[in-house]
Amino acid sequence: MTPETHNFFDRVYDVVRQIPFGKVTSYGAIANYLGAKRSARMVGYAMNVSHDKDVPAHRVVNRKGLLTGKHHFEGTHLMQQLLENEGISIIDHQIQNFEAVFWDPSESL
DNA sequence: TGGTTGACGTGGT
DNA sequence: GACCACGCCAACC
Repeated sequence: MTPETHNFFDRVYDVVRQIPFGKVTSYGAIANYLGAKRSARMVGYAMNVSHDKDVPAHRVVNRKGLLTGKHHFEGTHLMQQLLENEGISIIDHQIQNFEAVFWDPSESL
């Protein structure tokens, strides 16, 4: 059923799954790649439903490199631990050297 | 059917 | 440089 063009959400999931190991991206970057950069909030909303999907939502942060969505994860610091497990340094919910680990789908895809 | 929401982003103060 | 206010736009109730 051509899941790529089905829902905006599925498209977001597809992009998030393509995020390389040890890299992160922002909601706006994903939305921008989908041609709906004005709908960055929708990307975050999609993550909220990504529970049933195999989507590494922990690799998606806001433009500031802040783990804003960590509160929605199961554990308190699960999101941070997952990122640290990939070699990303996080201090006070903020990704250190954010530009170095930032992955822009618009430039990589 | 319509109004509120929200894991955001940008711009202005 | 930090804080505040507005805008967007699809999903949810």
